[in-house]
Amino acid sequence: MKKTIFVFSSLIVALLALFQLSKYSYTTGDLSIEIIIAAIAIIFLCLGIYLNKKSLHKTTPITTKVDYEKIEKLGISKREYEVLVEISKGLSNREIAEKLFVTESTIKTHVSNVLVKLNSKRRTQAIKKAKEYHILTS
Amino acid sequence: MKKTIFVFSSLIVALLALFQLSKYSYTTGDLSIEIIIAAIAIIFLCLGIYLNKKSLHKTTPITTKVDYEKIEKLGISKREYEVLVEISKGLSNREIAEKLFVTESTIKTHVSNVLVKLNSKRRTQAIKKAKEYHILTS
DNA sequence: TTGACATTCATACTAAAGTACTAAATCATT
DNA sequence: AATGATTTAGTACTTTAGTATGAATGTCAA
Repeated sequence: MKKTIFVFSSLIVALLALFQLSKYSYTTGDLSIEIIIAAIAIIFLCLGIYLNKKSLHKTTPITTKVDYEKIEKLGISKREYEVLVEISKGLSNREIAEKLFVTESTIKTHVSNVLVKLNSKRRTQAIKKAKEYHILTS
Repeated sequence: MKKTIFVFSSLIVALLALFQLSKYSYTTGDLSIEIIIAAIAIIFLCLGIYLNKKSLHKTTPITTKVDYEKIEKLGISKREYEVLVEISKGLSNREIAEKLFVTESTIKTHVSNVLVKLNSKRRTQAIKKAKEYHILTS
């Protein structure tokens, strides 16, 4: 909000400056009106893009970020989270084991722990809940 | 892409028209330069907002809609899709069976068919692929 | 250094998921 | 009325997932 006010203020100043410049050039003929108009057009085009980007980011976050605090709150460890990520990619326990260079048995342990911590009965349910908690990017 | 070209073209025309108008007013003094500049500023502000909204919608659709054509393309039937939706909600075969008032055996058949059609080995992989295909809302 | 966790792995088991068929009833379409 | 696709359901089987339990190792802070 502070930034928006700042941007607006500085643009009003810039606009006034251009008005003065246009008046000055009107009398002296140093700068052509076309150039001034073009400059104003470009400035306001950029302003429109900037303002729109701001508002869109606020209403609908485009890049859904991972809520790491929530992961901690749920007591999910670093390794358990790694496993959860691989689960959401559709990998089997064996495939995850190969990817993380551990045995399938270890993965099973991690998966069981994750299921308890996400209060889920199945890995599919865990995926769904993890996305609801913003632990996984959908 | 066609729309973008059209919008750009029409705006270049509008810009040229304004240029001519500014020249006209310069000689006759009917319209003040300030008003013309203000008009240009407003037009390009709106243009910036419009273009940005367009581009953002294209790169990252805010309301992810279901691509029903893709479902057809993949040969997934109505019932199979229903099962797929329930899978993504984290339900087990038995739970899906109860929800859809059929036997678990039937659900297994549907699941198997969906897995083949989505070229997946597991239901978790099917969920991932379905979301990539915009068949399921993430 | 002792305790609390995290990570690893194992065994043994149960439950669920998935495959590969077969087959019958339904339903829309030509 | 015949055809093809859908939906349903079954059996028998293999594979994967998940539980329960115990135990070894490593880490890190109190």
